[in-house]
Amino acid sequence: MLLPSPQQLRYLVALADHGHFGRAAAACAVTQSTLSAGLIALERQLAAGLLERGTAVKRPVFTPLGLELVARARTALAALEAVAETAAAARDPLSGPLRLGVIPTIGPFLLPRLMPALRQAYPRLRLWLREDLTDRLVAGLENGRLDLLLLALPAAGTMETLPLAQDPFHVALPRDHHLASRDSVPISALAGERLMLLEDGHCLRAHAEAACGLPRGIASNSDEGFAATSLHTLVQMVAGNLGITLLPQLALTGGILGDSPVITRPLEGSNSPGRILALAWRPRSPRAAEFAGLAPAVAAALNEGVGHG
Amino acid sequence: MLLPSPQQLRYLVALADHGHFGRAAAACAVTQSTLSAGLIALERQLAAGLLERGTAVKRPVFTPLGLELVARARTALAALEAVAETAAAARDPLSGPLRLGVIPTIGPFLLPRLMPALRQAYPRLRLWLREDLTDRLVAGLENGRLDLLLLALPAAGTMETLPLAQDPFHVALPRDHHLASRDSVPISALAGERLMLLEDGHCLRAHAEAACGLPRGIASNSDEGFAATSLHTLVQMVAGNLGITLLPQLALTGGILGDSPVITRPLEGSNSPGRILALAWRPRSPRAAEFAGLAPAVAAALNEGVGHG
DNA sequence: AGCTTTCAATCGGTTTCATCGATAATGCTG
DNA sequence: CAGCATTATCGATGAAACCGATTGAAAGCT
Repeated sequence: MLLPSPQQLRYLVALADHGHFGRAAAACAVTQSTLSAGLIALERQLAAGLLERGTAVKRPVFTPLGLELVARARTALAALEAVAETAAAARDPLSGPLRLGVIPTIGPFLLPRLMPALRQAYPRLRLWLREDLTDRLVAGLENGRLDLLLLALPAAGTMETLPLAQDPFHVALPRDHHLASRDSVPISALAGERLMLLEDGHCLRAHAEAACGLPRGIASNSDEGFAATSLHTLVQMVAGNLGITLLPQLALTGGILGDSPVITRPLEGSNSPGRILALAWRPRSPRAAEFAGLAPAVAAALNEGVGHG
Repeated sequence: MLLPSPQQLRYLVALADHGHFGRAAAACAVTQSTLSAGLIALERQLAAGLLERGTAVKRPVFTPLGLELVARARTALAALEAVAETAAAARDPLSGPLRLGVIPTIGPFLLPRLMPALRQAYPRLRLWLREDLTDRLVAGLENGRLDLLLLALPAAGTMETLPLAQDPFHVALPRDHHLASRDSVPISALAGERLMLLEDGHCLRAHAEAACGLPRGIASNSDEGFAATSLHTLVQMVAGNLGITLLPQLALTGGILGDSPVITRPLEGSNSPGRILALAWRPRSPRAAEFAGLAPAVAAALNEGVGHG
């Protein structure tokens, strides 16, 4: 069987992406004539109509088969890139661009420690950061816009995960709260309290609810008109005597409290209530070994203040 | 990023397959010098050592990275072939080579009816047959040696399945057996009988055991030294008064009884004990639509004697 | 309607590179 | 050391990928 050339497939997906011969050609760094001829050659070689000819309208129109082939061309090109990328990763591990996604309840507290360490350990690594909710990060990972995630387990998605550390929960209280007299706070003691958590979508909220055995949505937030969008906001709300909250230890060692009139006590319960911090990447990623090699550095930054996983 | 050419990848996998430059080159229909130069160019382009040079011993030795790249090259080539194959299937459906796997409890009874019908309906289809146990067929499907399976559900494996028909079980009895007086035989009536089934590995055995609610291995066979390897043998054993057995209706309409002194009665039970005949192919196979188009012809051949699914 | 603009296809010329055949280099064997 | 098997290298050749310019065709504007 005569295989289509990767070049031709690039032309095809570029045209699908840009919907315009000239711009697609520019994206492929060839002239329009070359791209046009290449696509015609591809159609002839496959003996299949890929785009509607003749009715030269606003933008190129793909036939159903053409769309199907665009999708298959994408995966074929990705597979070819995986070959080259595997070789590149083996030749020069932990260098080049790395697009890292981090969730908002990790990033602000870990990155200030992690980034300098990584810059020193892997000076050739060019780290692009994106902070977003778990769902969006996972989506970005799956469609190739991100290479690596730093998030909290459990999380849904088809990815390989590498647990790094346990991140236990602490109860944050106003300084004169009656629970402040205890060394640690059992989960059962939260029952009568007004527990405030981050708004829906933050995995920390789900993890906290799971850790405390709460049914979803019991913790007051939206009903009361509170919309805590960051842990810093939550701390301010605790300081304002609006209620109590749970904070991951990472946030505490990250200095979230500052000089707020808020104190914390470990949350006490069976199997140490908390979340698990982890790295995640696409299954069979060419750079999987590389990412796993990154783990010790991240774990070291984590463990400057968080208990071992 | 500069992608490796499919040609280079072909050279690589051919060398891995043949372990010999000359033979690999012949398999690629090029001269040895071309293949050698191509591999050197690939190594240079990827800036990676793929084979152990210098210690020119018996057969080429791949570096660990080389082996990894061979595997990735295989999937990349398969993805490229999928592009071409999709186009080919759209251009000319149900033509060309089709490697079909069939299980032994379907093949002999269905193929005599199915093959002539397919030859007539799709004269350009070149059908290669392989008869084997479900496990091996599924393995063959998954690694690409087979394109399409005709088997009985439930079956394990990662594949897309298309149920075609229900194939109810019948009880086969010696002519003077005391159960012969009934119009149909309830599952409970099998309790006191010596039930003989195919040897282990045949899915029909598992399906029969499941349909009858038998724990695995209760039906006598190996313990008694019987090793029934085909339904025809089983019928002979029933005729010889060694016990009774279960036969799928497909076998009956396929004429398995001939003029044996054996009679059959429908097996009666909740949700009609039997198996489901189905087609199966690789998920995202380029020819999936084609295979589904084949289903009516197969179902027609099945339904010449088997109840609708 | 007539003009301009935009866009894709076509054409001729240039260059690159995959391939071939032949030959050299290497290592093993008798 | 001669002979054999196997892989790397070299120079020549031909196909095809690419470019720049041009043509053809449809849409928009006045």
